Amino acid sequence: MSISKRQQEERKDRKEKILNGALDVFKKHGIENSTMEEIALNAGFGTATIYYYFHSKEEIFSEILINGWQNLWKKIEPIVAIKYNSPRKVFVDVLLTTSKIIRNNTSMYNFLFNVPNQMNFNNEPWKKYQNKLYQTLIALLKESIDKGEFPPIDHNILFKALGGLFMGVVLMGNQNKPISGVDIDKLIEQIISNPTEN
Amino acid sequence: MSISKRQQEERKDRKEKILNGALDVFKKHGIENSTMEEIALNAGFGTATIYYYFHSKEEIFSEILINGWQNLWKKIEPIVAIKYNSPRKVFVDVLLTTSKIIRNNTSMYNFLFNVPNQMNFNNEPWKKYQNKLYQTLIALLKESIDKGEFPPIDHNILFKALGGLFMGVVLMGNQNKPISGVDIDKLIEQIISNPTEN
DNA sequence: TTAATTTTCGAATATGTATTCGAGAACTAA
DNA sequence: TTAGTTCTCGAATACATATTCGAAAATTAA
Repeated sequence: MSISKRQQEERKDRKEKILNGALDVFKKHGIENSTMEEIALNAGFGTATIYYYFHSKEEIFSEILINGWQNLWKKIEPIVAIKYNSPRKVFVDVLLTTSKIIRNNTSMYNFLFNVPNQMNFNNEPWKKYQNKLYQTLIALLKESIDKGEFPPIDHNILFKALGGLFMGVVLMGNQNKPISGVDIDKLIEQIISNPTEN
Repeated sequence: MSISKRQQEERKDRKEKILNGALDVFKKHGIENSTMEEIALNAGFGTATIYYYFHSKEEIFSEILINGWQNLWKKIEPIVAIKYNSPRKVFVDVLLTTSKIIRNNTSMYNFLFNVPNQMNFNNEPWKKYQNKLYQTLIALLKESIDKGEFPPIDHNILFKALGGLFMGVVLMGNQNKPISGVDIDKLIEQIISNPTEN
């Protein structure tokens, strides 16, 4: 006799609970300083129970990353798919949408964007989605620049700059008060929507 | 009889050698995954010898951070001290100078700007210098905005944006080819030197 | 040359923590 | 009620690595 549907779902819920708890713990202590014990306690389980649901600590963080990137890409893809807009508009749309998504779950995406650099997990299936997003943005930028919709700067440089800007605006919460969504939209639009002519 | 001057210097040289080696190791493995053994080997010493020169692993990384921030601030301070320029010009000068300094030792400053978020060392004397730099920049921005030299955006937001932009341009080396210094200067000047009017 | 001092290091120690074990509790379906 | 299955967990294990120890090599100054 196989497992019932309800049981399946409960199991999934428990996995999710662990995942969410793990993210909390990570936020508090950083990855390496997060112990399985705290992750377990945080989710309301004993330490060993975690291993009933996940093979390892690495798997936990890996799943968080996969979910995050997959999610993000799922929401971005449709915007890119619309072909009748100018690449510049699509590009801006993607950024604005992304900023909204990110703002809905800042700490998750902060994790998403920063963790990879810190950790060296061997197998990283989430990179597939990350690459899709990055490649899309770069391609759009290149096209826009070719069409003269953006100042004629090397598209890789511009991508880095905008990426940095974006991170800074949306994620760098280490100074003073958090910044409001309206402000962000305004700022992004101001800076990327008005190409400086030269 | 106290230690000779030459001995003093040799000791200092050895400390420096260890510090540099440690930075290398960190770059390769990330902080937490760097072992004292590798740090020692990298500097050409046995593991235990490191403890003759430093109390702990923490002290090693702490000294790297202090040196870096102190150094940066030492070069920025004179620019800020010049009072007869407009705050906007000073601000831009500071950024341009900083970018040059950073480019001279990218990996060191990459470490400087990113590590603090990853680690939780208890006592952090380097923050003094970091704060000086940040406070200065924010104050300059505020002044500039008040004078209408920058678009009227909340100075904290603008600071974050520029900070992010800056990081992105100078440090985010994870994509494709590295970017040239000339390009960076051009880009920075383009984006921050031409306030968008609205 | 020699005694004191500084420097070096391999091996032991201590500790933290990821993962596994073994047993048992809770649930399921009959 | 019961046998099977799923779920839970405290305690043991394994291992990595920061730090200390104790001895000895190298250097210094007389």
